[in-house]
Amino acid sequence: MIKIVMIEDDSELADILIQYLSRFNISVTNFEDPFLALSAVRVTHYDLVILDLTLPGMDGLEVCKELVEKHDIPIIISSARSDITDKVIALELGADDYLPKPYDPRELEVRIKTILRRFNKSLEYANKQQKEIFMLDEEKKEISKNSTPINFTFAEYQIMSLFCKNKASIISRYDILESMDQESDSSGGSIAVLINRIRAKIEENPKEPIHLLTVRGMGYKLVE
Amino acid sequence: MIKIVMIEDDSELADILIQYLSRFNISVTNFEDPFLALSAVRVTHYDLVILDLTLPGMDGLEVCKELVEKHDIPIIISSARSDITDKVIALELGADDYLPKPYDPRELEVRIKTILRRFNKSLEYANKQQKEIFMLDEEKKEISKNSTPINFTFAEYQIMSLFCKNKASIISRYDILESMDQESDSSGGSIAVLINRIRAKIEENPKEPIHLLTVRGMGYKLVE
DNA sequence: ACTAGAGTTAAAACCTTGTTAAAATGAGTA
DNA sequence: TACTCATTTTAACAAGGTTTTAACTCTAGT
Repeated sequence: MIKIVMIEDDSELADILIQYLSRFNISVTNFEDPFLALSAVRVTHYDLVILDLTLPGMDGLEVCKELVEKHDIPIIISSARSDITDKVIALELGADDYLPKPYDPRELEVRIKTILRRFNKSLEYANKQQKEIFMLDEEKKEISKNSTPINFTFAEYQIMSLFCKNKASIISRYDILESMDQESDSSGGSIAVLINRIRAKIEENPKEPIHLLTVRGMGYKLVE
Repeated sequence: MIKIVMIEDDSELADILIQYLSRFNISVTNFEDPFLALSAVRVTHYDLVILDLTLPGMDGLEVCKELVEKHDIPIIISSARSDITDKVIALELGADDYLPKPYDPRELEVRIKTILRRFNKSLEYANKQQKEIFMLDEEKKEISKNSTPINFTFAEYQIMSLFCKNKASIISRYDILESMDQESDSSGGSIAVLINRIRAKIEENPKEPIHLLTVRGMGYKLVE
């Protein structure tokens, strides 16, 4: 079910469109007053706005601006004015489409779907990116948690990068020593100290780690 | 720079559009042959396709279908046919916009930007966050912080410009010496002094730098 | 000769990291 | 459950290294 807000003072036209769109499982709520519409958008989630530019009380472009600034919601402008400058202004302001009246409801319907298709795709993409909690940037020699970089010392960085490259697999203290290729360090105790210090940096509550877990008798593993 | 493929057999129109769009830092490559266009898209990255529906040799809608299926690239249909069923079909097929000919190039330009804005939403958003604090003007040999120029001495300027060109990446003392190409200076200690003096100029609190950070054992990096 | 910029030096401040030892934890067993 | 033993965590420390900073020198331009 697609939920849409419409801001249109011609209630006859509004009714026709609501009727028509309801056939395609699109529910439309119309507001004749743009202020009411804005507060509705603030409170409830809507998928899209259909905005008439010639409104009573408030310039339609102002509404558009407000929506773009405060909300990340697609906007279709529906306007009686069809000259090019209006179009340009509205689209540059952040509207997603501009339909000059009169238009065929079928066109409105298909343009709604087109815009939402694109909108959801980019959301999906944005979400996909955010999956990884720990990210290793070998160029910058930087590891970030939830895309904020964490200050590791060099030894810590070496260990963490090993974990990042082998997420969720168990790495023994010995493997860690190996990977650090420094001849230094003999006892394994010092690894524990490093692990401890890393935990202090990446865990909310270092006493009960949820990311850098110890596997008794085997080593450690990083999970996200 | 926005890179666009155009598929348009009216080469006169194509030229006009290419001309016009180039003014806005949009580079357009036109193909009269849709097959050539498709293989170009396969090989090179383009940001958007402008597709004429009335093509020789292949139905424009077929091209559209192919693009939608094989590539995740925004498509603007440009067509002499302006009846509603064509629009509906094209948009339902996966096109992002439909411009009936003749149209004002300004409308094309602004619709390109509108679609790319939505398409890149996540990217753009990420970029918006980090407005550039430090800006290097190589013409004027001037570096400004938050658009107020800072007085650097020549040596300081050289170092800062290196950092500005490589934001967020680590630069070693050695690299800095290299970049200054002066045979002078042997010990690395003097770099530290310069860094120190730069910090005095750009940091709120030079004792706790937040922009020009030292990466122990590696060098320094500039972050914004 | 004076000044501002740039390099040098050395002490001080600071950070990193391995070491140790004690405390805490976990697993197995009676 | 209570006990023991091995493993792991944690805090504190010391050694070593790196970085900062201030004071000094040198140079070039005015």
